Amino acid sequence: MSGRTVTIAEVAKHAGVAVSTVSYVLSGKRTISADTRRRVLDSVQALGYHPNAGARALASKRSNVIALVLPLRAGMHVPVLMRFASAVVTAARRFDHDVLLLTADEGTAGIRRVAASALVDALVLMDVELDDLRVPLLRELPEPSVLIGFPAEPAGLTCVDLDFRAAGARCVQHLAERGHEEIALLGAPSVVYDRGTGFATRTREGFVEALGTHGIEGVALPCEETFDEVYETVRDLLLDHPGLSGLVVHNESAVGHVLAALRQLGRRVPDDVAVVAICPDDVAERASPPLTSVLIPAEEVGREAVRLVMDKLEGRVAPDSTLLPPQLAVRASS
Amino acid sequence: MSGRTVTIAEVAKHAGVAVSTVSYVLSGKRTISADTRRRVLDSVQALGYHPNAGARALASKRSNVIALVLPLRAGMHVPVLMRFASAVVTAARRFDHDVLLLTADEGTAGIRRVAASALVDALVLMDVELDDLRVPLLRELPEPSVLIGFPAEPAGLTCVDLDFRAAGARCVQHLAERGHEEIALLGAPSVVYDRGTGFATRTREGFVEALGTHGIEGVALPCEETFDEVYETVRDLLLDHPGLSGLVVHNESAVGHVLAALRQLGRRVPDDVAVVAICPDDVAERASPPLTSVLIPAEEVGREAVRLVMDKLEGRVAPDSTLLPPQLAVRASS
DNA sequence: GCCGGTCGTCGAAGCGCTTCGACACTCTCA
DNA sequence: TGAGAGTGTCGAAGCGCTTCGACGACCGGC
Repeated sequence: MSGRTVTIAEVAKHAGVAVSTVSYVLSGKRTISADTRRRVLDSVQALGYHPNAGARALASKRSNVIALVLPLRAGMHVPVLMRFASAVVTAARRFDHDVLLLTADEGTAGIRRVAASALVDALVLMDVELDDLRVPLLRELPEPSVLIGFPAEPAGLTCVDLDFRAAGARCVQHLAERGHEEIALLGAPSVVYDRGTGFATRTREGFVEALGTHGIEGVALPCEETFDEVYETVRDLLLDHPGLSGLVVHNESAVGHVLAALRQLGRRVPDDVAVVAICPDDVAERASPPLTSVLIPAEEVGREAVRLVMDKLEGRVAPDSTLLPPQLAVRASS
Repeated sequence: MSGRTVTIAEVAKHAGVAVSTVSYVLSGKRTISADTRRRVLDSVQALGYHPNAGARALASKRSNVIALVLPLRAGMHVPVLMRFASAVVTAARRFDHDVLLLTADEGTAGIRRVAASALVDALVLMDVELDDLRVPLLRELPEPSVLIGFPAEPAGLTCVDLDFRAAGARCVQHLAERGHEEIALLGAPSVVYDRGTGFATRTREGFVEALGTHGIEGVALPCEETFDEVYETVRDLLLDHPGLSGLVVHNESAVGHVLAALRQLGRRVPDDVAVVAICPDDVAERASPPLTSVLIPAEEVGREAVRLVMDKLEGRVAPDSTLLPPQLAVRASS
């Protein structure tokens, strides 16, 4: 409320105690009598005291800030990223931390900078590629970090993600159970596979493996994101595979186009072609018809990433790899 | 490179100068001889020195961090937000600042906290509503701030946005010039209008005013975002207005559905119905057919917001209101 | 009644940086 | 030639906080 900024010394004076006592009340690192605690807390309230972040960071060697590194590359599905980001911020606040947003255009220099300057205590990286430039840097950094996604060599790192391999397999299983004998996977744009992005590749692997397990036929194709390209892909797919009756779509931007293309090609969903998507719930629910889907648990992944990074900050050990099991929600499209 | 963290004192010793000299070399706030500067810079390089952010903030009363406040509400178009965010981060780095990401779930308390704790020097707020709870808080905060979007009473604030009123009018002008005499605006979902979000309302106002100017007929409707709802809206619109031949769509999520609905209703674009969108360029280009559009200049707005907030930080005066003029790109849909 | 142990509080020493005033020089120009 | 005006550099005083060691006060056990 006051115009000027309030310091801990003023709180101490107001409460009639030493500065260090105020600090201990606030941090809980030493026992303080109930009476003194009350007086200090009242003074904090009355004066509207907020500890100065810089001073606190300097003295305690903890900034209470974590970095969130977003690459923001082409072909990324942005709404999902945003939900991750939002989940990370919310989860970080639960641990009394704030989130510094870093994008890729500074390259690894940005990561090095915020770490070396003690601006952040730890890092959460999103959209990790199989062969990611940032990974070797992380290994040499003293600050703990957590990756959302998996690089090619995850040993010694801490990675979280949806288990995309299981998700791909789960979709096949679902379609097999429904009696489909020939199916296809429409995946990410080919540029994403070329870049070696893990989640796209792993979904495809799970899909292909499960075909064998269930003894059914199937192909896996990349899928671009404009209507015309999607239309062509779907049309050719149906021409080449007249017996095809099930589709797994792992591409959020394309899924609407796939449905539109099927409509235009005179195929009814799910009567002629069943569709299962791997996408956030709201996208699946908003489609017409609503899609059976494996949801991408952005909130859960974000929360988990923060939990892990906090564990590491506190010196607890974190597992190398955390794979969240896929959840299939059956809706009208299958 | 070294394991431990390097301090300014070590740089000073290495270069054979005083600590303050190193500081002045780095900040440029006093003249330093070319020779000394060289030696210091070499030592900085050799030791891999990065100033400690907390210490710097404490001593200089500047954290070199700005807050970016994202509400992340329902009905927001997320990809656009992300592009704003990314532009803000990039622009901030140009001014040697980092960006702290704040979401709304902490409410105004979060803003108050980061400001009072001197975690940030200034604030950039996105997705401002006509009647925004955060606005009164900003007025009493000593830290400078910039809004992306306009509240109902922008006097004394600094606001940046695309000139949506002009954008709405520009679309009408374009369709009028093409000879269309009855057109419609499909806008944001009704919840967005109900919330009083400025950009939706202002586009509609510009649209309606321009109808009069050009002496043509038109209606403005809200537009939901699922295919089925869009389909119904478009179908009813065409039924109620048989002479309608032009459509302005200001809803990124719905624009694909609008095109699909028109296809399904047997209307060709642009021969039967011309479509003009207000959306980011990539969405317009990716549609089928590619859409004539007024682009939403996310990068430019983000950059401008940062420029303004830096002006205010440096004590320069910033204009209350910055409206970026709309740019119409003519493509195949009109 | 004395000793060792908590418990609650205090004072002071930093954390690593910026910035102010001072000081030794070196130029000017009267 | 000496006052005055820069230059370039230094030392030291904080910035607001955390944390360490110290120290009374009070406790129970012998």
